[in-house]
Parts: sequence; C-alpha cells; structure tokens
Amino acid sequence: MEHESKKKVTLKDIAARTGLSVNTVSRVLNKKPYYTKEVEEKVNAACKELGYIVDMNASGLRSGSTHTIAIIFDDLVNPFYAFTTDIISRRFEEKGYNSIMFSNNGRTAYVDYELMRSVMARKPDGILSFLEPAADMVEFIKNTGIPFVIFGRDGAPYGMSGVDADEEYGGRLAGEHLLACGYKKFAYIGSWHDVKVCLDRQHGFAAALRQGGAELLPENVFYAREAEFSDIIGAIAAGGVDGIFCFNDIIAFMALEALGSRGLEAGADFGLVGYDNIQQMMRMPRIITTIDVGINDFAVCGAEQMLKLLAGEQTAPFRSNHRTVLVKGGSTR
Amino acid sequence: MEHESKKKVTLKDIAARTGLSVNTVSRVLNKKPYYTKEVEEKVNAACKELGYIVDMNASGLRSGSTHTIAIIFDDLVNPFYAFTTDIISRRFEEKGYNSIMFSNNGRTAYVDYELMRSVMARKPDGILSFLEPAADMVEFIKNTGIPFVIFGRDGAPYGMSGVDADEEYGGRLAGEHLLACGYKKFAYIGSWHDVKVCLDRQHGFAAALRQGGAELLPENVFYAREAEFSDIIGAIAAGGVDGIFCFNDIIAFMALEALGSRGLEAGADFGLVGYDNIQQMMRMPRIITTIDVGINDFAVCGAEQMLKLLAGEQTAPFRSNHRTVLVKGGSTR
DNA sequence: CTGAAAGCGCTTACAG
DNA sequence: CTGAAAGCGCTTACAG
Repeated sequence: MEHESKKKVTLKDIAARTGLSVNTVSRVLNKKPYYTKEVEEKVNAACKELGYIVDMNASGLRSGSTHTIAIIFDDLVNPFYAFTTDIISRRFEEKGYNSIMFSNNGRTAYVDYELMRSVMARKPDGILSFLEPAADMVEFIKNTGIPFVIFGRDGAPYGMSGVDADEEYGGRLAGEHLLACGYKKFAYIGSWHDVKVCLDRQHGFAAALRQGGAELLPENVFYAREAEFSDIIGAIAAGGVDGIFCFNDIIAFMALEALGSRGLEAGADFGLVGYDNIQQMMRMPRIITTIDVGINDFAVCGAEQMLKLLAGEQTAPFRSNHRTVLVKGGSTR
Repeated sequence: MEHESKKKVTLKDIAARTGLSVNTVSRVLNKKPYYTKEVEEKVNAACKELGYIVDMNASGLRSGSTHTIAIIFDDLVNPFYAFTTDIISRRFEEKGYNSIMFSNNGRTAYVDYELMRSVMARKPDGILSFLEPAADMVEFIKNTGIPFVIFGRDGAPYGMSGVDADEEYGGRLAGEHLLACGYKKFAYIGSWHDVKVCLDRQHGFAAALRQGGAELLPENVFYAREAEFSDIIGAIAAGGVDGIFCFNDIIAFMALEALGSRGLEAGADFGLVGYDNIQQMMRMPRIITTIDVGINDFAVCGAEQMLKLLAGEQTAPFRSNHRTVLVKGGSTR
C-alpha cells in the first residue's frame, strides 16, 4: 500500500461538513451579501479544519477573472528587468494577482503571435509587457479586450497605455556630460537598430553632440546584439573614439572590460556612460557614470497603471513619462 | 455602440465549423489516437481560420494537469536568483510549462503556510523553491503529492529533492585564499543566522581558518539582514579585521563601498571575498574576489530535476551536488 | 437569507 | 474511427 496523499478538499466537502449548500459556502468565502454571522463562523471553521484552498483555475473559468497578470520580458539577466519585475509582481501580489512569466526567448524584440498565443491560453486579467507589440499584433491585442500596459516604452503610438521615461533626454544628458568632460570623438553602442528606446537614446545623444559642435558619425554607431562585441571594440579603438555612450550598463561594463584589457584607462583615455544605474541596485561602488530613471517610482507607476485599468478606474490609454538624471561614476573624468 | 471585442473562440465553434463533435476536435488537437488525415486537416484549418486558442485553465481543471510550475523565491533583486530563474523558466517553457512566480515578500526565509496556500490555489504541476520549507510545512508539502524541488539547498534533510552546491567547501576556499593572501584577523558577514546555506559557508570558512592556525571569533560574525549595516562595518573597522568573507556579492559590494568610504583600500588594507560571481553575469570587470558555482549548469540541473519528476522518470528524492571554485578579483591581494 | 440548477471550456471514460 | 454524456470545482443567475 502506498502512503495515501491527502485528498483534495473542495467546496462540496465544506458544504457536507457544515450542512449548507455549496452555493452558500461560496458566498461566504467571497463575502457576497447575505449570510448570518452564525453561517459565516461555521463555514470558516470547517475550512480551517479541513484545510480548504480555493481552486483559482475553476473559479476563473466560471467567473471570467483569473486574478493572473502576464508579465512579458526579454530576459531577467539584465537587473533592470529583474528589479522592476520584482517590484511590480510584489505590488500585484498585494492586490491578489499572481504573475505568470513569459519571454520571447530572444526570438525577436517584439511581442509576436506565437507569444500572444501562450499568453492568451492562460486567460490573464491583464498583460504588462516590457516589449512592444509587433506591428501586426496591435489590433489583435486590442481585440482581446485585456488591459495591456507597455512598460518602459511610450504606448501612445499604439494607442495603448504605457509608462516610459524620456529616453531622448537621457541620451542628451550623456552627450552633454561627455562633452563637458572634454572628450572629442564619440560612439554609441546600442542594442538593436530597430528598437525605439535604443534609437531615442541615440538621437538624444547625437543632438546634444551637435549642439556642442561635435558629431556622432554613422560609422561610430554600433548595435551589440547584431555584431560581435570584439569587432565593435576593435572599431572603436582603431577609430580613436574617446567618448562612448552605451544603451545600458551591461553593455557599458562589457566595453569597460574590453577596453581595459587593451590597456586603456577609463576616465583618462576614454569616457564611458551607461544607462540604468544597475550598480545602485547591486549596492556596488560607482564604477561607471550612468543614467538613472528612478527605478522604484518607475516600476510602481507601471504596476499602478495596470491596477487602475483592472479596477476600471482608467479606460483611455494613459501615459506616464519620467525624467532621468545622470549619476557620475568612475568611468568619466 | 461600443466597439465589440472579438468573441472568444471555443472548441464548440471549431466543432460547429467542421461539423465534427467537440470530442473529436479535442482529440485531434491533443494528438490522441485515432482520427483520419482528413479530419485532422479540417480541424487545423478551422482553428487557424477562427484563431482558436486553448483555455489552459479549463483544460487543467478537467485533466488535472495545469502545465504550470510555481517558482518560489526571496527576491529577484539578487542577480543570482534572477539569473537562475531566467534559465529555469526558459527550460520549462520549452517543455510546455509556464512559470508562475511566488515570493514570501521578505516575511520569512522559509516557505510557510500562507505562501503554500497561494501556491496550491494555482494547482501547479510542480513547485521549484529557492526557499526551504518551514519545519511544520514539510509534511504538508509531501501530502500534496506535487513534485517539489529545493533549489540551492540540500533536500535530503527534508526527504525532498534538491540541487545544491557544496557550501562548506565554498567557505573553505574563501578562508584558504584569505589566509594565503596573508590577512590576519577575520570576519564573516552572513545574511540570516538561521539559514543553513549561510551557516554552511560560515562553518567552512571557520574550519579553513582553524586549519591555518587562525580563528573566526564569535564577535566577528555578523548577519546583514538582522543588523544595521553601518554598525557591522563600524565593528569590523574598529576590531582591526582585515580578512572578510561575505555570504554573497551584494553584501560584499556593500562592504567594499562602506570600507572604501572610510578611506580603506581593498586588497591592501583589507581582503574581501564574496559569493556567486554576479559580476560575471553582469559582464563586469572582476572587482571582487568571489566564489563561483557555475550558475548555468546549476540552474539547468534544477530545471532537469523538476522535469524528470514531472515525467515520472525520477521518483525518489534526488540530490545533485555541485563544486564551487574561487575566482580571483581586485578585492584581495 | 439559502438552495437547486446551469454553465464556464475543456478532457475523460464509455458506447457505438 | 467518432460522438453523446458526464464531470473537473467553482460562480452565476434564478427561485424560494
């Protein structure tokens, strides 16, 4: 004989134990009007005694609300995603929503049909995405009728809700700082050539340089996810570049490491600005100069926007735009 | 008139469109024997045309398998968790399982009843936990009959499956290295005084020191989650400690920063060893000396163990034990 | 205030 | 090889 595993306790069991109907038990547990104190106590006692735990799948099937939110991201390797996901999912949990994770597994930088299929199969109450929808998915997503929040990107172009930061402004800060430090020849290392955030930072950077009488030459614009990193560094070193702006801190760290191993000294031989200030999240010393969005407020804002949509308090697409600041570190003089 | 949102497409719709029964449609979609090529094509065509997407909640309710795995962690702020969660959830996704996230929200360092309640409400097929079960939850968890894998901790004491690293050995490596560097007075900064991993590292560290003729004095053992960090650093600086081993890299970074701002130089004035090698994950320069588990293998092993349990290939509790290595960085001489 | 019935969208026996 | 019925565990109308 096997050791028997505890039988699942259902509403039926609670009904049997209390002598009430399944219906009444359900009403008490969901705090729907009307029941007597006496009934309430009986139900709660039986639930405790038998160890009743609701089946959210069953409840969601009938009620249409699964109390689940899908969170879509690229990866958790970048602390920026991990940190915001942490804050956001915690906030959701407080409000009774569980988070289910989806990633595009690096297939594309967008939410495509394949990804939406697996998301929809879970019937989430809401979808919070770090990725923009693919062009042909915008209508599909709207037709689902499920609240969709684009986090970290402006939703307006899609007619969707979004929480974004002023990326151009961030790029501008980087450019102004590198100029002020006295660097002369500039490069940008982005992630993907077709991701809006990446381009916005690039454009802000280029604009600041232009305003300062300098220039971001096309041959000094690179995309780390589309080329060998050693080739990028090779080109930068060969080109005599001394002012480098990177799309994010991970790329900046990689550049710092690669240039360092070529005998170049950060600050002195070249200046480097990253983005996200992940060293603050890790409680690290300020190794690099970087742009900081104020990640806590940023993440909380994304969570709140979702919760408002779920509560029906907000219906029209809503935009929240955040301002960034530059945080000086050891990678610029 | 509101813009109508696309009506949900169910098996019934596919049945109606094809003239087949719901049953047959389901059988084709689940690739159960027996149906003709003709029927198969008709069903697939109708699904594509109408945009059918299965409802996993409904399917899970009936079949008993939700294709969901619960992942329980402390937080995603520590890149060690984020990184492993990323790898593990990707592997699950490949095998058709979605991951649903749970955290104890810093309440305790253990899986308690409150947490298990919300987990069980989702009827996951498996549970992978970075946290150990609270003592009074071990029987409860076993009784659920749901595969449970403890990640990063030895499951054996609980009679559960687990993937762990040799933590004592890691602590020993730190001790040997700090001794070899010539440091004389030692301290350990842990996380919690009652978490096994934390104590294992401490004991390994103390053992190595003893073997080398040195000592880890009780007054030089601290727990970062249980005290003000500035007090810890104050005590270390006042006590003339010059060899510090930290439970993880985040704590090590904090110590590096705090000691640095007191004018002390890492390597020269004091040696510091962390744990996890998160700087490699971030592609950072090797700022600190740290212990590396080989996070990729480690994470993959956790995912595989879960998948084996789910496939019924593995039934008895299974332990996988990993060996760590020390990676020299700038924080020791 | 409480209960009996129907139904959410599937899959699982069971019949043919 | 295909279909009609029952049921997973809930919640939602509806009746009393």
